[in-house]
Amino acid sequence: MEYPFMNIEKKWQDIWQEKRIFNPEDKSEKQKYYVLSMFPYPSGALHMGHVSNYSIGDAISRLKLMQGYNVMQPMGYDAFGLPAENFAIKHHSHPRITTEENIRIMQKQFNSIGLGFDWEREISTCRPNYYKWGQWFFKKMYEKGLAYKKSSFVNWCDDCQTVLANEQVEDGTCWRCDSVVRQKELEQWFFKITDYAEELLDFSKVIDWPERVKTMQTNWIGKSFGTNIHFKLENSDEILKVFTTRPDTIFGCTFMAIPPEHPLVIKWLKEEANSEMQKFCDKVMNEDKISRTAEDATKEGIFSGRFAINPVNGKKVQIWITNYVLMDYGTGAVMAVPAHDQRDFEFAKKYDIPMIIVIQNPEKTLELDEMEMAYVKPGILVNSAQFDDIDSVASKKVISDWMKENDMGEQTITYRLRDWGVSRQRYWGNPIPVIYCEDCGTVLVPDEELPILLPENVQIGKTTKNPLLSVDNWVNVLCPKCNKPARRETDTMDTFVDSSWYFARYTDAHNEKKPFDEEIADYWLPVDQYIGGIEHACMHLLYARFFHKFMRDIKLVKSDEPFARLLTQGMVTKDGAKMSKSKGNIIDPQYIIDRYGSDTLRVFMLFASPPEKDVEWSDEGVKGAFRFLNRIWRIFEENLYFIKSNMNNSTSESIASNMKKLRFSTHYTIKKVVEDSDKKMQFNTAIAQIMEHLNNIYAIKDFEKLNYHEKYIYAESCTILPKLLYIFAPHVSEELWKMLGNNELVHETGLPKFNPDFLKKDEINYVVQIMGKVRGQFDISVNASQEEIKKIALNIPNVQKYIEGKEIKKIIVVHRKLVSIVAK
RNA sequence: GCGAAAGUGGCGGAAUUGGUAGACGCGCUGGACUUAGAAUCCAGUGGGAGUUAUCCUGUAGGGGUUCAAAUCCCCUCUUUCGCACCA
Repeated sequence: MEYPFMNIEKKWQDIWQEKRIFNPEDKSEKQKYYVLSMFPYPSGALHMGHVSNYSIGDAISRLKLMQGYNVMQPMGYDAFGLPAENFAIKHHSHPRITTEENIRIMQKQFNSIGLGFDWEREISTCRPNYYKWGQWFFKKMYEKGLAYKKSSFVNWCDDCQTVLANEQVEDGTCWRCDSVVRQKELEQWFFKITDYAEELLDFSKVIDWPERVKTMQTNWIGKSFGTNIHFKLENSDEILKVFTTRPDTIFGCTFMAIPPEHPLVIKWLKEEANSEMQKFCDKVMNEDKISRTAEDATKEGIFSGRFAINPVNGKKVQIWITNYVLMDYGTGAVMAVPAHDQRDFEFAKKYDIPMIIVIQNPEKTLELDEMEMAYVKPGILVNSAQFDDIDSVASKKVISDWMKENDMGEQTITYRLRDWGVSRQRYWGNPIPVIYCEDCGTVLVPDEELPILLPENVQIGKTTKNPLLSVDNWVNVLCPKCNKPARRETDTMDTFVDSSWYFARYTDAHNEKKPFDEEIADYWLPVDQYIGGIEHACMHLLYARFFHKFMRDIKLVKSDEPFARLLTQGMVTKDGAKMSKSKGNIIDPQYIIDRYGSDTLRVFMLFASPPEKDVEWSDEGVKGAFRFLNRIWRIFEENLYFIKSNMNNSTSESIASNMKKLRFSTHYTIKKVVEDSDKKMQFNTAIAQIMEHLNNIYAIKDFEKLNYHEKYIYAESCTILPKLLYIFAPHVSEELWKMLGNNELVHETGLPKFNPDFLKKDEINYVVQIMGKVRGQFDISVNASQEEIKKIALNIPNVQKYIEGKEIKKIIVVHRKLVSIVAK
């Protein structure tokens, strides 16, 4: 007989809801614990990845609930964005309608899993009461000079008809649709995340984040120390600034390399018609990003006919327009030192540009005509005037200091991180609260007019242009300042803006006066445990940190970081590949829940592997989890009366050794499960320990014959099960707890405590090693002296066999573990 | 190419202040129950030798440190992830 999970799960879900155990008060004497799993896009169906993610969050929050914390675990929907718009186009509907419909469907699924979410705090980013505050934040950004508009080359996806942030371009293709991203010049809104670059590199305020994520963000921000060197243009007062991390190679500079996008190039082309140069520039700029930045892309260039003057020695160097220099890094210009930079080397070889060796290899003297690649390692300076013979590493500072003194340049820091482009040319997003007036320029929409509602009557999918442009009565407004006809901004915000502050909105989800109340937010924030996929390392997690620091600076929050602890969970795979529709390897969680119940699915997910690793789906594994819950159920079903009547009759009778072992197992299991779940979040080993304990219980057969004390020990070994299992399988645990006659809910009585006395052993098992190989073992009283232990070890017949005729050089006794004999 | 992490039975995974490798689960084998199956229970299960006792071998491969190495050090290989003309 299978245990009746169907009745049990629904019943307890209703009771939890009725007793409001997941609806914490905002002000409480209890210490708070805020558990958050990344909210889903409302696709209309929960998939295994969600279940795996939320099982982890729920296990943590149930544990914290038992430990007496005031636990908040909210949930909502990341509802704006392109997929919703495309979904609506496909179904000939409106994204608002399809999204709300999808949310209703997902809500039902959420309910059937019995996750401890506080639904009273639910948010959906596409609802006006939420996106109003996104617009408000945009205004604040603008007022603080952190939101600005500029024309720039942006990543453009033709398929999605919109701009992509750098983070959303993967290998030159769109992260959503995989089509090739090209560069397009557009007027765009940006958030000045670079103002916070330095602080974002500082992880000292987070409590526990995976090193991997910190490294990824650090690399993404890409701080590098270098020098800006000023090259004068020949016959001109203009200065070409270059950024270099190798000022030690300045005397080896033989040409300058700049990209076609460089302002100087644009100016030159305006000044004089040069068809060859124009042709080259057009060609490079029209190339898509993937081929332009491909690993094997050939370096190309054209001589501009102009020269720059090397400030350190007055030498004339040619200025080349090239395809391998990036406009948006450093100063967008490179001093090329072909002898000591591989890229410049290849370019110089191809166009026959001279090279000068300025760093000598101390191990093997470099000869120009023998060089097959650039020498990029440190060495001794040569051909560098007064700096000759200095070590190249040390010379960096010497040379840049000297240049600063002589106004040739200055030390500087450059970041790879760019400002965050937030404009999207799509309908289903948060409108940017800006109005353009011919007289007043860029005007912010007044607070009392927020939220700017998205118009309903949009013909999405019918136009290749920004859909909002087609809604005349929405676009055309009166200027808030001068009341003359003006036009709305028709771009909407990147959905990552919506998800950059949602964790704070949950603390006060229904506030109509402000994004959230500062005091309430201060009680809950930061999030104690955040759980989500690693794929957000350089996007969502970086943006959210930036936003949080911004919110701190405008006095909305007090903490420095949004997420104190971060757990990046693995994905659910089947046959080694991520579950996806296109691969056809999807298992519907609802099907599993209907067949085995939510508790089984959770136990399977948490047991299959540690949370940060991928979970390989296994039908047999699910059955195994189900079997485990059934085994627990059966113990209670068959022996309920015995357990109940022996729960409280502890006596002082002496007990048999197998019962001592069972008592040890009981208390060790409490210790191990709590430790593994709480600090390490290794639920797989915690569950394994419960399984092992269950095996130990099953090993006791004729318990009717036990004495009272032993019966009590048996009963105790069973009664801890529902309490520990509650972390992973809460429904069945509540039911068993109730069967034992308890009227309180499981978490209300707290975690069981182990008695350290019962973990002490009378005897210790020692292993005997001879030259590192195990040759015997013995049990001995914990009180035995070193001498006794050695003596017994040496007397084991099998040990005798190996030491016979040999000289014992040393005997090492490892406390409570082993005896190691060195014999030759 | 650079950087990071990892590599343990047929499978998922345990064990790293160095101290009995393979916990727990899946699968498999044998047995009990059953007319039979399912379910359940019991026993076994890294490879090899042996009737047992026990022995040899074994944590990607090679070398080293140590009484003792999955764990520490060096080299090589493989996989995964991130970055990738960033000056």
